Amino acid sequence: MSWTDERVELLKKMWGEGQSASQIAKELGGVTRNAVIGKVHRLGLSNRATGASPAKAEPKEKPAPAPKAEAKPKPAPKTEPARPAPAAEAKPAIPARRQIIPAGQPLPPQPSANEISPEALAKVNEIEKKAKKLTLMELTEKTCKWPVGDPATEDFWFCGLPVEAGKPYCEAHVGVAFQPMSSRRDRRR
DNA sequence: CCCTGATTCGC
DNA sequence: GCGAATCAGG
Repeated sequence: MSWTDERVELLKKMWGEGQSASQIAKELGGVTRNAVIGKVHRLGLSNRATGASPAKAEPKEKPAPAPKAEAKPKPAPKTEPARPAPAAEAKPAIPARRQIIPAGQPLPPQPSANEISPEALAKVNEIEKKAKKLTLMELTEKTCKWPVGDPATEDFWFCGLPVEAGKPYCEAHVGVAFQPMSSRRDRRR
């Protein structure tokens, strides 16, 4: 496979979205993640900072400063082929089915019902915006299986981000899923 | 072990 | 320019 304009464009798009090189490679097909990374570098867009990561300034000697004074006209040919929908679908308010669960009432006890470090929760909310939003069938051993949303509605999906090696959830969700176990020890019954 | 990106270097 | 091999990390 070669780097056609379309493929490069998809590469840029996905890289910009923060997709990993391997994911991009998978999507493109015919290339390895190494190829993707190599291309990314050649394109000079290795830095994914969107303007909020001034922290890292490698003390590496850069013989070629590469000013990057690009001023591409970009006539915008936009030959968008069949691109996978962004996933933001119109959601026809659950037809043929009244809300099984009373509005505003507690959903099935999400594991986060207890006290979890506010940090962890904040982290979750943060990453859930980047979730792949997979369906049950799309889950693999390598995708986070954390459920999000209300199973009774269309607004339900699984995180799908890369799992923490071995575990069933991504880093953020591992944080709220595995608790030191403490609260409920004396459960009289 | 799984994964990530970064770099090198023969092609 | 390309990307496998390798490196360096999480």
